[in-house]
Amino acid sequence: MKHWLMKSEPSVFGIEDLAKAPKRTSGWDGVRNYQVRNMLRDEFAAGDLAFFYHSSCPEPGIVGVMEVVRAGYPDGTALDPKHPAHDPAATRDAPRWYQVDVRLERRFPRTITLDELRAHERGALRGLRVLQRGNRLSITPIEPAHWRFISSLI
DNA sequence: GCCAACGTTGGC
DNA sequence: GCCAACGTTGGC
Repeated sequence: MKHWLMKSEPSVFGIEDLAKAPKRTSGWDGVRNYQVRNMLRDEFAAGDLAFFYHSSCPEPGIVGVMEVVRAGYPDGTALDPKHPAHDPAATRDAPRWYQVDVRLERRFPRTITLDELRAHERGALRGLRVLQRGNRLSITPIEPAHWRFISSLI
């Protein structure tokens, strides 16, 4: 079982939206970065756990835990001409982009802020991708020790 | 709104 | 294959 950190802008899709979704489950779609695409397509498995991270907002940080309930499959938004993430180069036979489905497992009573994570940058959270300069991936793998430590902050 | 740090595109 | 121009991400 792998662990992940998945970023989303709450003004677009936040943890509240996931909490309100049927069965607290939603597709994680719209990813248009090849490195992240490869993770979604090849590495995600049902049963994996992921932190939900709010980005580009007043209080960036981790707000809850999700379980992956469906491994990678073609991202339908790429085929939808009306969708903002539509990709004219994607076809049903050559989908190009992938998504997974996630279910909200736990909503934290507070945000584990980026500042709080950064306070352990040179200690328990050394090497955490989301703290590294220039990291622009919307999904990153999390080492089990980092996962445990971050979980213990709540 | 600014800007650093990327990734992508396309001409050559 | 190189690389300049452009677009995007995301914290501040």
